[in-house]
Amino acid sequence: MKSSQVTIKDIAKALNISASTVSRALKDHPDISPDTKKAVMDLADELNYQPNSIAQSLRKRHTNTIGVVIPEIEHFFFSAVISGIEDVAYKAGYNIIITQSNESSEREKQNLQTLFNTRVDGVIASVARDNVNYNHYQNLVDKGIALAFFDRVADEVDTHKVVVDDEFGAHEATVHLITEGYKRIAHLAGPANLTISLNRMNGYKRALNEYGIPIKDEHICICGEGTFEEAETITTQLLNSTSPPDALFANNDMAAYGAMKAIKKKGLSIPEDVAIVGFSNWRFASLIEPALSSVAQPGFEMGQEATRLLIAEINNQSDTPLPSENRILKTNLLVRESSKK
Amino acid sequence: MKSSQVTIKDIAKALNISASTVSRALKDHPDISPDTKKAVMDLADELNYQPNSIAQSLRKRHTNTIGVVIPEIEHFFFSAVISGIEDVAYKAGYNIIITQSNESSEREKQNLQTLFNTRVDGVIASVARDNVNYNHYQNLVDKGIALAFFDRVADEVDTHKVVVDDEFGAHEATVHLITEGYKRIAHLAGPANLTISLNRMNGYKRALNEYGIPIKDEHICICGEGTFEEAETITTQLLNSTSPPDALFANNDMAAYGAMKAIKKKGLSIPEDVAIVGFSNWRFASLIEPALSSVAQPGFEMGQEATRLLIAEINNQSDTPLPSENRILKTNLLVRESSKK
DNA sequence: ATGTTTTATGCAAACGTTTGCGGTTTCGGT
DNA sequence: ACCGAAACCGCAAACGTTTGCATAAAACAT
Repeated sequence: MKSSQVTIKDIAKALNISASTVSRALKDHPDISPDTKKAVMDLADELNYQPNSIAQSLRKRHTNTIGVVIPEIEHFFFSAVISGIEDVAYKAGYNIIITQSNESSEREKQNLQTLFNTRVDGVIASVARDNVNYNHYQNLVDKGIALAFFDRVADEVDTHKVVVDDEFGAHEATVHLITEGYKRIAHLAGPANLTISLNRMNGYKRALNEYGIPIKDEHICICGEGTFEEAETITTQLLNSTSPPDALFANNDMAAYGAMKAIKKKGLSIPEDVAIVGFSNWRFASLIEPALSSVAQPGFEMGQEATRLLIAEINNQSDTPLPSENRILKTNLLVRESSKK
Repeated sequence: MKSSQVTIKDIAKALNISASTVSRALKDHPDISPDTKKAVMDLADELNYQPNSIAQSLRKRHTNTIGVVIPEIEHFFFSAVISGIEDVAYKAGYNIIITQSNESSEREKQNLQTLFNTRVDGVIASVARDNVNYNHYQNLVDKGIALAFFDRVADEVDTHKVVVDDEFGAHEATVHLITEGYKRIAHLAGPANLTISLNRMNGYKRALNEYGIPIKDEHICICGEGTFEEAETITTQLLNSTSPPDALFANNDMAAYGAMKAIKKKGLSIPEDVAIVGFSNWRFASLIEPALSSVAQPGFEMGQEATRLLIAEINNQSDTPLPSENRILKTNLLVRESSKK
């Protein structure tokens, strides 16, 4: 970058006034006379003056920037969240800088570091899968920068959180299967160290309990990787077992998809022989055949809400943080062909 | 943010030396004695000193930040690109700040504006659909900031570009249909003002020409919106016309999906009665039934390559820009069930 | 001893803004 | 004429770094 970018000083010099006057004129400060105001305004956009945000940030001690750290960008749910973040951030005049952890807590740590270095006003995060402690997040709030978690939260750090009511969604999905008449409902669970997996499993269990259906351990299978191949082989085993299920509630849609493949390969039909409900309502859920029932998570809204919370905290002038909000967004069960008898 | 963040001055004061010495010590400058070096290093990480990137940026006149403007984050292809960008940017020590235009050139303009204001070192962009001119991009390079386009490029601005070989991909897809034995191949085209749409159409036409198949105007239908509903109704019309096609090449997978719906509704089977090939290889393409053949675009790689080009330009010290690179990435035809007889 | 180089450090300006405070000038009121 | 208050503007410091230059002390060479 060679080209000289025009500064306040240039305008000042050209008009033979001081930089302070230019600065004030530019922001319509009452101390400045209409004449000089007009003069600098005119010159400013003749020269196409653009304020240097870096200098402003340094001086004003805030950057109007919020940092985002997520496990992986390339994932529909997260990109929906980002979009929601961008939406309210943009309207509030904030920039967002994105980092991804690739599910590594080490990388996450570094990201937090550089975000701090660039002095973001706040960060919005969803934690990596392999975290064992959350000191790096705690450090951040200790240094006085605002923090909001979404979806995958760190329970132990006291800050704003917005999650979806996984337990509720799982419960609703399971109840739906029960009331459709299915009796032997299995669960393809997610990795056990993630709160969301547990919550979904709990919702599943609660529903069974409420309807007096015994919970069978062999009907709860953990799909740790999250690939559909994994779910497919697990489902195949399940179908070949001594107590094959007549319905499946999956921890996510990819697992559900794998299960569907297994079911079809075995020559069974969906939903007549085996029904299935997924979780997250990925883009493809409505497109496959039969269309997959799924519990929709409001990703976009989550991003919005997290950002609103964060910005409120950023705007909080007092030196005690706002009381931590814990927003729980409702899921939305979308019943499609895969689960109605 | 109340908490005082430790600065170089704090360290200087504590050690009774000057800020300049601290600064130099921190970066292992040879002028500084080992003793004082050790002293400041020790104190620095005892106090957990973190350099203020804002101040550094202001002083060094670059931010180590690259701006990204894309039509919409919430789209598999773009999120793949972002991921690629993040990948090489991270390794090169750059932050990325993301903006989305939502396909509005007005918003795009604003985004460019704020990116310039935050003095990003360069921007990577894919243009919005409704652009009529690209002055805002030209202004950017005139101001001396590096620019690289990907996928949807502005031909008239002379800068680095990385695109996929749409013409090639479309040609390959069409040839594939021809060699499978299909004779009456229609094309669901994209909006005419986008170069990529034209290139794909041209590839389609070239293939027909090469095989001596006449090009029929009524077999080229523009799907401007990009929704599958649109493609569905258009395909229905096509199938009911006097010269119904026996194969379709669609400008993108969503259109292809709509076409598939139309075909099925009419009671025809895929690929026996009508074959279909899409473009972009969206996530769902392999999951629907029949699995949709599609021309895969290397999104991640595009992001990587664009970023490499951009960083090279940023590092270019001379005041004449590097010669504009024009990288053309090959597509990859994925033949699935929807198109093999 | 003197002169010369080396080593280690500090001064101060600069990056582009913002802002408290003080200083002129102008003007209306008496 | 004089006073007080507006009205308008500039000085300078500050935000946290970096860096050219000067300088002081120490080491070395004569």
